[in-house]
Amino acid sequence: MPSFKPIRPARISEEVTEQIKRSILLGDFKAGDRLPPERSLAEEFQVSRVAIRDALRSLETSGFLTIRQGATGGAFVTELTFESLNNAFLDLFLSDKISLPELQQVRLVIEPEVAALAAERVTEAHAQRLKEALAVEEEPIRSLAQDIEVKGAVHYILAQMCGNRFFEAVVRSMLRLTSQVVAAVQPDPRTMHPEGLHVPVVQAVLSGDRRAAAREMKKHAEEFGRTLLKMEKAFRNRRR
Amino acid sequence: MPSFKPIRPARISEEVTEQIKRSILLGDFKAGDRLPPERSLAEEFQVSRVAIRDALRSLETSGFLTIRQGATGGAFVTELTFESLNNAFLDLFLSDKISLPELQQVRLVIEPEVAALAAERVTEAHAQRLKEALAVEEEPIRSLAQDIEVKGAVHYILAQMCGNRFFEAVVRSMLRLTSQVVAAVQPDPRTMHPEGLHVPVVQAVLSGDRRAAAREMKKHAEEFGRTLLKMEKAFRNRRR
DNA sequence: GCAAATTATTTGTCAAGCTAAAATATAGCT
DNA sequence: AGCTATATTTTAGCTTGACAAATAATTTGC
Repeated sequence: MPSFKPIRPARISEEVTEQIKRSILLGDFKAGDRLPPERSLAEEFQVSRVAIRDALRSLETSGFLTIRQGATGGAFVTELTFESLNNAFLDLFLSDKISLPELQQVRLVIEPEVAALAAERVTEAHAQRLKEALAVEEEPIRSLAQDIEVKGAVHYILAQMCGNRFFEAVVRSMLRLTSQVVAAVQPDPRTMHPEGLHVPVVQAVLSGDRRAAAREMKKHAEEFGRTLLKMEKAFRNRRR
Repeated sequence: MPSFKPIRPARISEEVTEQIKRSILLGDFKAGDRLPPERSLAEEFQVSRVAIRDALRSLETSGFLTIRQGATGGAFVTELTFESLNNAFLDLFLSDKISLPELQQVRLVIEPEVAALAAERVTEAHAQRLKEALAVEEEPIRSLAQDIEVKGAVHYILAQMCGNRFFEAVVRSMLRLTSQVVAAVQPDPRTMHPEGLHVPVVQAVLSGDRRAAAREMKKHAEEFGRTLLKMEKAFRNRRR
């Protein structure tokens, strides 16, 4: 019985890509390590530099490598981050493959759970950060961009607290998308800034009551969702 | 006041990438359209073919293009799919950036909601597919690979039914990850095959009762989660 | 009319060299 | 000695020009 291998990697560069990728996943190269220079790799793989470059470029766009020019440059293995997930997300949204209502549906399920988990794992340091974030929200608004950032902070901190990196990634992606929509639509700051927006949520989380935290976050998410959905049409029509 | 543009795209190829990407997102090229051949692009952008190729390769790995060789070949714009999300996911898992317990936590939140949504949107055609899937589950097991596929079917159908493409994508990603774990660990088929595994879930969904659907799915997910977590250690130690 | 051979078009790959970036070593000056 | 400018080294980025390979359309031969 033969092995029936090839089929897909008709391209040499893909074969190279997969070998390097496997090598990284198996731990032959760890985060921070530098791959041999292109020319050495070309020699080792017995292919041209172009094929190597294609492979490295591909691995760079999927987040496994960062490539730097210069004397101490080269292809460095990077700790894989959720950035690629994030980007995939943003692209899908920009191509209308995910809609704001769908996103809102997701948020409504995930954010309360995140708040609940955060309530279970709150520490003194976390509490401090949350209180600071609330304090900053009370300061006068300087610019829309800054306002967006400030408003996201609580969600961001809770996501970090929840201890689930997937949830954290999703929340971050959604924050980024939301920012983009808000920044594009440029709404009246006051509709975006009810006083004490996040106070009940934070209080519930700090009390350590997971049910209360989930309840308050759900309320908040529903409210903000209504605001956001109003912006959708404006956003879709904009198209710079 | 100057515009302060460049900063990031130090590379020509990235500049090309971004221009083409923007062009696609703005709808200048629609799914199915073919970009001009590399040589024409090179002329138009006034750069070499290699720079163009680097850009096209990058866009291919992020899922915007598929490139085919030959007379009617070229770089074709593709409808962006959730495949890239899927891949990002798998990579994160393989690099230990997401753990099985975390995944299980996510599943426990998402799958019940998916079932609930499915219950609200069930149609005759859906009902038919679900019943077929249940029937297939009752047939004798032929191979592990096939068993995995059969067991995933119900989840897959529900995900399609739920009408939220993000949820669908997440469920699909998790199915794929689960398959990989199960396939690697090669557990005893009988532990994987309690009779009528999905019957209560499907019944609840078909009854149109969203609360019942969510409840049954949660029960099922918790049960399967226990099985899966038992496999985790075996999976992490395997490392082919 | 059909099959085989040819041609055209396009990406894939190669080779060799030059440019640009970035760190390091060296030289020259005060 | 200490600083600054210059040169060197190492690396990826880019260019050019050529050929290979895949694929479809066209022509040729029968």
